[in-house]
Formats: sequence, C-alpha cells, structure tokens
Amino acid sequence: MTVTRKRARKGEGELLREEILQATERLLLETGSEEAVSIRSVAHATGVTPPSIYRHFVDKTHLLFEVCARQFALLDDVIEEAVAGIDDPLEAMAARGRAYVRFGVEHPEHYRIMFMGPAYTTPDQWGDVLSTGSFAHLVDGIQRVVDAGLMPADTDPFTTALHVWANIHGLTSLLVARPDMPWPDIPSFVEEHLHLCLAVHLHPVR
Amino acid sequence: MTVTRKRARKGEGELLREEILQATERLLLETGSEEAVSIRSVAHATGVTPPSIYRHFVDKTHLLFEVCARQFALLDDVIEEAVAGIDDPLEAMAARGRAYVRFGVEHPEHYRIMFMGPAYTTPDQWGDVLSTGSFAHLVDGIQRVVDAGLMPADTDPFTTALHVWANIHGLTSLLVARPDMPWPDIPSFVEEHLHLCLAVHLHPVR
DNA sequence: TGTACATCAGTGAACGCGCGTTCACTGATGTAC
DNA sequence: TGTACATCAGTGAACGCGCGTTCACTGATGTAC
Repeated sequence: MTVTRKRARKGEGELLREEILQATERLLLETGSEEAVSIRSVAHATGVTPPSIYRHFVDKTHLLFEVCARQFALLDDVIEEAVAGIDDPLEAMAARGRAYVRFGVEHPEHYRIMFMGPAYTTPDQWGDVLSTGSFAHLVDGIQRVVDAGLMPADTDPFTTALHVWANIHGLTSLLVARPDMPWPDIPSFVEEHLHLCLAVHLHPVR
Repeated sequence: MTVTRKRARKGEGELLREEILQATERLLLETGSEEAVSIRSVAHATGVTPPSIYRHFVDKTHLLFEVCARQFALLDDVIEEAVAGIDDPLEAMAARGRAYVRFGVEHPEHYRIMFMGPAYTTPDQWGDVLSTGSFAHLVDGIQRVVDAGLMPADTDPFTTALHVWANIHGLTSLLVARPDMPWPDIPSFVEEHLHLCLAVHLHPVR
C-alpha cells in the first residue's frame, strides 16, 4: 500500500493534498468505519509521514469532512448521469432511486458516513444542503411528475421527496448494514421497492 | 455517576453482572456511540474496577452483544404492548410502526447498534432472528391484514414485511442520524409515512 | 463455641498499543544579485 | 555564470492519552471440625 513518493516541486504542494484525499477515500472503502481510518494510516497509504497531513488539513475532522463533501457531489453526479436523457418523469424517478441504491451498495462505507453516522453538517448549513445537490434534484424530479399530471396538483414536492428518500434510504441502509441477511433476490426486490415507493404518491386508480 | 458499592455476598456475584449490563445500557444512551463506551467507563459507572468486568464477561464484545440482545427483546416487548388490545388489523399495523419509530427516537444509540452499526449476528443465526421476535410479529401482523381481506390473498407476508420494515426503518434511522435536519412536524410526518407505507399494499381502490 | 481453612468477589498496578498532534529540524528548489 | 539566501515540502522524534486486558493480590464470607 505504501508508495514511495517523490517530493513535490515548489508550488506543487497541493498535489499531496489531493493524494491524501484520495487515500482517505480509498481507506474508508477498504477498512470499514470512520474510526478505523487514522491519520497514521492515511499518511502510510499516501507514502508520507503523519505530520505532513497537517500541512494540508487543520485536523482529522476537517479531512474527513472534505472527503464527505466530495462524496455528496459524487452521489449527485452519479444520479444525474443515470437520469440524463430519460424523458418520462416517472421512469426518471425510478432511475434516480436505482442509482441511489447502487451508490450505497457500491460505496457502503461512504454511505455510512454520509447518512448513517454522526452529521458533519451544522444546523445552519441544512438549508443549503437541502436546496442544492441531490436532494434538490429529487424535489425537482417529483415536481416534474406532478407537472406531467401523474401526481395530484397539490402535492408538496418537498414533503413527498422526504417520504421517498426515507423509503429508499431505508432499503439502502439495510443493504449496507445487513448484507448477510437472507434477502430475496436483491435486484428485483429493489425494483419492487422503488415501484411501491412511487406508486403511493400517484393519483389513486379510478 | 460513580456509586460506592457494597461488595456482594458470597454466591451473589451475579448481581454485579446485572448492574454492569444496566450501566452499559445507560452509557450507550448517554454518551453516544459504541466506541465511546469503554470497559473503563462501564466499570466507573458501576462503581467497580475494570478487571471486575472480566469476572462476568469474557471480553468487551460479549458484553455489548448481550446488551444488544436485550434491546431486541425490549423492542419486541414495546411493540407487542402497543398492539395489545387493538382488534382492527390495520390499526394494529399502524400502532406497530408508531411504537417502532418511537423506540428508535427514544433510544437512538441502541437503535444505531441494533440496525445501523456492524451486525453481531452471524450468517447462520439470521433464520432464528427473523423467525422469532419483532420481525416475526410483523409478518404475523401482515398476515392478519391479508386474512381480513384488506390485502390481496396472494400477498407474500415475508416480502411485504421486508418492504414495510425498510420504509419505517428509513424514517427512523434518518430521525436518529439527522435529528437536526429541518423536518416538518415530526409526529404528523410519521403518521403520514406510516399511512403511505401500508396503503401501497392494500387492494387497489376500485 | 471457637478456630483453621477454602472460597470467591473484587482490587491495584502494570503491560503494550495506537491514537491525534506538536515541535524543531532538514534539505531540495527556486530567486536575487 | 556563480553564489548567497529565502522559501517551503516534508521528516523524525516525542508528547500525553485512553484503551483492552492480564496478573498476582487482598480480604470478607462462609464452612468443617
């Protein structure tokens, strides 16, 4: 895991910063939990000594915070990419959910930190968090379903998004936390779950 | 927090075991995470020295495991108590969900350990876990709804229970992990969520 | 009733460990003259 | 073109800490005779 590094040229110190972030991300994926990733292990994986980390991050919390923020951006990218080019607003919502669950299952430790561990978000940052990024895109997606006349016109897209998110997060977090459980066939269970989550919000069948 | 203990009489050593379990439970509630509860802190809270713990539990894992097992039993008790005396099977299901969410919100750290942290359940124990206790009772509850003719007769109660659990767990775990989020009025949001989770599984409206 | 002894609950001191973080430093790189 | 110097990336050694766990022990309680 240790890589012998060439020392950065003058003015290129920022390169190490990037390597540290990547190593931290990788360790999070490999070793499991947040607590299992130490400054020392990050330094070792980057091929550098522990004090070097402090040249780029004021402390461990700031390092993890930054890794976390990148993951939120990645999640948003992954979802938007999955949705791109899908015109049918209901299909788009399903694709959104699929991408979300997939992200969690493929990056379980990041998912843990993002949604299951202690929050790095301070109370006054919540407004920003919910009005930008993947949650805002989810709200938009629901609004599009409403605009297409598939959900009642008086649907509150924010509240509905919260319900849908809770449902999809529920499945994702259980898949992340309890992968050993005797699940039914996972892909089809996920599809069924997505379908059910959306179905409740549609106009009642006449 | 430290209590000066009288040493147990001969043959009454088991009393300390019980006190240790209770102190561990309490510390879990107070201090936050599993990792924040140390053998030393448990010993201190019990009014005893650390080596005494080892007279009653082979190691820290076994202690936490036992606390965990008790919590599962408690969750089951709490739910069954909430359901007792409710004849309408749909009302009973709602009461079940309400009790579950409430348990999570009132015992957030226990909830974390039970459903959000690493599993103490080994793969071969899952069969037992799902066929006894609160999950089995949930499956029964759904079967009762089916029997009352409120859900299609070909409903698979196990799969349906999994969907419902995932949905309720999703909301509960978000309330536990992100209490600072700008939630809408929580009690009514919970009610709405419960209603939606059950509604999808009922016979379609004619 | 008295005494010697076994049992057993709980202790005090120490072990080795890995942690986050700090400090004074080294030595390569680039710049000014 | 050569040299003195400032800059700055990264180091080596150490700090104090709390952790899980082990060990040899103490001393109160109960029992056998």
